[in-house]
Amino acid sequence: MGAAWLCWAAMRRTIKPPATAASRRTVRAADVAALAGVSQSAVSRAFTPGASVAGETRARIESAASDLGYRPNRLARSLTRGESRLIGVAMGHLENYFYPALLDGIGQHLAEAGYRVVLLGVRSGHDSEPALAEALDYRVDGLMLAGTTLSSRIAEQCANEAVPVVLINRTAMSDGVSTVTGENFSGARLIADFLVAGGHRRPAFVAGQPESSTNRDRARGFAAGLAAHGLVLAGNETGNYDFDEAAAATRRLLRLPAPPDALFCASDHMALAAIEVARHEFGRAVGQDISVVGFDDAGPARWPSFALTTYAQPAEAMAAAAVQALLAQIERPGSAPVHQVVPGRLMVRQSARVPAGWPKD
Amino acid sequence: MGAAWLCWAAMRRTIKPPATAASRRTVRAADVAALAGVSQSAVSRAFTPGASVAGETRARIESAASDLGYRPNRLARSLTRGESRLIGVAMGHLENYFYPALLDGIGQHLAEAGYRVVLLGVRSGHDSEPALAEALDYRVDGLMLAGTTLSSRIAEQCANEAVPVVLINRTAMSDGVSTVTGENFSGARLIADFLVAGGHRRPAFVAGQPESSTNRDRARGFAAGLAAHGLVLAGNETGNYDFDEAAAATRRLLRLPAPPDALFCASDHMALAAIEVARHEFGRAVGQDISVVGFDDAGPARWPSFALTTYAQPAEAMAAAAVQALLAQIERPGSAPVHQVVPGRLMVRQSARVPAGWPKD
DNA sequence: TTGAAAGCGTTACCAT
DNA sequence: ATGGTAACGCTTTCAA
Repeated sequence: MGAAWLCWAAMRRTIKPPATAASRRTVRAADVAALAGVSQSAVSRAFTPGASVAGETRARIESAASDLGYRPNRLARSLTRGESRLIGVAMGHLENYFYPALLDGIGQHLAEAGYRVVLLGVRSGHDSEPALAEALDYRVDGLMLAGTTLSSRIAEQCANEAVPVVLINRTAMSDGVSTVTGENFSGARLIADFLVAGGHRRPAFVAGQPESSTNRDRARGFAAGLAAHGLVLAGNETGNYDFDEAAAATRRLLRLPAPPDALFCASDHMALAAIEVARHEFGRAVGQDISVVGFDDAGPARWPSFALTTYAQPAEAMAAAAVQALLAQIERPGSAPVHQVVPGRLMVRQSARVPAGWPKD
Repeated sequence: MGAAWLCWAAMRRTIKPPATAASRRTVRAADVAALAGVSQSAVSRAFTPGASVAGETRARIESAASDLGYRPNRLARSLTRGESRLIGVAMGHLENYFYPALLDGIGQHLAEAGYRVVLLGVRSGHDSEPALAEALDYRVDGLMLAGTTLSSRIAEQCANEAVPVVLINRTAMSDGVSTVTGENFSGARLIADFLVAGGHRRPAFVAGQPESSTNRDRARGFAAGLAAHGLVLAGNETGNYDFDEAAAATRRLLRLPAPPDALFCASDHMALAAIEVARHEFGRAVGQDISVVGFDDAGPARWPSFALTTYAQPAEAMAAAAVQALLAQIERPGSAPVHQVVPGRLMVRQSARVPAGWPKD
């Protein structure tokens, strides 16, 4: 019979090219049922963990299934169950190492919980709405946005359709969504303390995207920290979280009549650009002539050539927290969104002068 | 009537908590049809590009749809159409900047063609089979694997179910799959020429995963190039495409009684590790005391602190080629797989001594 | 152009 | 434990 089927399939293929994809013969539960001599429902049960099917029946079904190479169609399953087990993940800034690391963690944790990631590339500059809307069409069970913001239109859609959303590295104006962030304000304030304690008197800020909550909080924390010591910003240029723009911002700062003696960059990615410019275009010895501090503790920050002092945002922990928050809302629909702050710490390396007596760790 | 519906929906929600997700009221095409006073088929047509529906009818439908906030359910559509418009993308090595860049390009091109990416994280070490099998369950229209290999079991599955596969940065033993690679052999051979012309006499190789086709081709190309000049490898250690392992490999090489005067690393990611070790642990002036060459031209290679001489594998072009190959096979089922080699070029920077008279570009 | 109806491959309820 | 059957939300003939 298997042979007959094969023959029939072969005929079909040679006789006429399959027009609609639907006509492409695929093995369904009914086929398995027929071969195993049971009902189609039984097959369904055999593939449903924790079902009610006799051991002997299950064996016959499984054997038939593997003979036929049967795999349950998850699209159909999703349709009836009303859950796709798909999570839409929108990510900007893939060129900033923090984000791939985050994505990796998210994928990992989601996979463990039986969910798959539908990646929504977000071109900075381009509108993310179409991509998110399409994700909704796929009936994703949840949405995760990292380093991007949620338009209120989409937020409304999600609320309507009861699709939970968690924002990573951003906070929302529209409530109802969960958020996971690092210690933006307090981390930046601590960096100010650190720089002032190190004897710096002309600290400047290289900003990320000005409209992002992350940048705003880091800017405020830094300013607050300086103010506590009676200092103000000696410069403030935006790098838009972009390498080249951060390099340009650094150039502007270092060309100032009275250039800064320290640079706090709103992300490691930008801090690396700042180091490159300071070192190779202005001949500064980073850590001596000028101090550079970042935020994230992403990949290259640890490499000896940079030895970047930075406030850590543990990507893995943030991924775990975000997944946990999302799953909680999926499992208990209507539960209140959570706002989680993942603790980090100041990684003291050599890109900034270390204050005498600063606690080693 | 809209108001009445709203009221009814509200009642339903308050009366009893939705038990199964299926009971969660969602607006379907039939609802739109009812409101617009047309058949459900008409609604379907109105949302099918290039359909057959009168202008006035379409207007009524669209208005009803937007009143109700209707969006066609792509899961259901996929089920009937027999195509999911989902592509499974398996990626290893997300910590190597080449891969996020590739992923970005893939997502971009796929989105333009109306496909979405289902990301299959591949933990190196872990088995990728379960993830790929699950992707197949979702009835992905195609599979793309980058920096990972395809087990023959999965390859067989894909062949059976007529799911096209394209491998990026790997070639396959199992035929029937398309491949996209860089100029592994010739690029590596050119690097050998370059190093020999630069006066190096003790070149060593830092290998990637020994079983990968990419590593094998680069190793062979390098060896062939050296042989042409009567040289042999002065060292050969594996870094498994991993930063830390590449650092360890470099240490072993530089501790040799007669250490190499040049290092060719099978990826930029490893080359960066090699530079860090040579520079910061052995005090070598990279580009003078020792030459380091990589392969990829990924992100940090361009940064002045590394100025890595490397053979470029343009991620964007490879992504485009891969998407094109995949779509070709999806659109013309049964068409022969293609094997594309994306041309790159030697990026001459300062991490390796430049031979006198070597053509500038 | 439009509507009725038959799928698409599952799951879940209800009897048996 | 098992089978029959009605959804799930859509697309696509086929007639009208």
